[in-house]
Amino acid sequence: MTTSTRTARRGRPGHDRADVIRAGVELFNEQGYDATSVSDLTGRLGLTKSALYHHVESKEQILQIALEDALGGLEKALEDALQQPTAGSRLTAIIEGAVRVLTERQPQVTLLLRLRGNSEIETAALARRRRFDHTVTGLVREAQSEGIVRTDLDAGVATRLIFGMINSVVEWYRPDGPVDPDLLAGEILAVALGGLRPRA
Amino acid sequence: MTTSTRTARRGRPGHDRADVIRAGVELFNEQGYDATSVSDLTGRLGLTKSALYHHVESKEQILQIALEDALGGLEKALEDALQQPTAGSRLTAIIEGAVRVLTERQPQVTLLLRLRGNSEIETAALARRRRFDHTVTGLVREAQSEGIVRTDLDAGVATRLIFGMINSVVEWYRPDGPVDPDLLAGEILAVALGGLRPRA
DNA sequence: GTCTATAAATGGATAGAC
DNA sequence: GTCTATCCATTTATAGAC
Repeated sequence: MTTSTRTARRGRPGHDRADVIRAGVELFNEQGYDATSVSDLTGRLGLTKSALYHHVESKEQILQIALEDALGGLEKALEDALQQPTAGSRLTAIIEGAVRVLTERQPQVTLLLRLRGNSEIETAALARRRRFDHTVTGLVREAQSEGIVRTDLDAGVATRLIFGMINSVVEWYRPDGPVDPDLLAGEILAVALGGLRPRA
Repeated sequence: MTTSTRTARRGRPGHDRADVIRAGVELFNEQGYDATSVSDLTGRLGLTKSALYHHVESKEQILQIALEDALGGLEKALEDALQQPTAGSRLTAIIEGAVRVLTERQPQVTLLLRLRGNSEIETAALARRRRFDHTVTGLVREAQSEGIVRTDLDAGVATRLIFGMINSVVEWYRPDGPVDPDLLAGEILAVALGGLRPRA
């Protein structure tokens, strides 16, 4: 998925970088990045700190790689959505696309959404996220001027509410759970555009 | 608001417990609870660690007091909503009530929503929050069976989506910002029930 | 690829004087 | 109510052997 050599080392006991990153992201999501020590991580993996530092340069590098994965996915989804011909289809595409990225890369996106900006890496990621949000707000504003979205609501507020709904998915969605991701994308689109009230 | 003696000590330079808690909650929200050291907090307040520990027993006590404030407010709002006579008015009341608590106690609720369960205090607060969510899900299910809410959606998923939208308010709402809290409650209710699409 | 051992700094918290 | 000084556990990270 990320960069490591994809030769499945059968029978070999050793870990590789991908293992470390996977476990790290998992643990960061369970406990929070700052509450997770490198010892916690080595404990889960069953190796020592020195062995871990043989695979990654720092604890923060694990975060950085995950954030790149999350932001890359979201930016790609936005790029694709912008190819759509109409304001309505662009809006629909970015909502569906964002839900898809959120479910497919749930652990990485979760980290992104919980950032506080406590380091240069975090502030850089937050800046990219703001750029994404800003472009999406443009799509919503565009949809408003075409009469597709209600205008009694500021475009920024509308975007934040919709993405509040979308982003909250990372807090409860589980890939092996009962909720189908494709179905979920449709449900979120329906609730975002039509609300909870039954169709008239 | 919390417990401290409310005699405004004019002219006196010293801090009191309320100051410490206010500054602590503020800093926890900026940096995250775990990323915030007691030194960070004393630095902001302009006193030493010993002086700070004269006002509070521990770093975690600050968190605990804030969480009690947040949960108390939400539970009170739910209790009030349950007094309403119809399923529709109960659902409306808890949505409006939750938005009101979120805007009035934004810092405290923000802490609650970011908990990971890293201590007994955190897991206890998360249990209370789950109890709240569960009761609200009951209200949504009730509204579904009365035809007020669409039934092509699991009640749990619907609740999570709506509260995802509501809860996201803590991430951007500022009491001194341009968004009026009462207006916001109405907008969220309108989008939650009717969606982004303009009224037909 | 993993280990033992350790460095150097920072974490939360306390003792006791003023 | 605040201070200086300090304790001790834990933190991220490194050196160097196997």
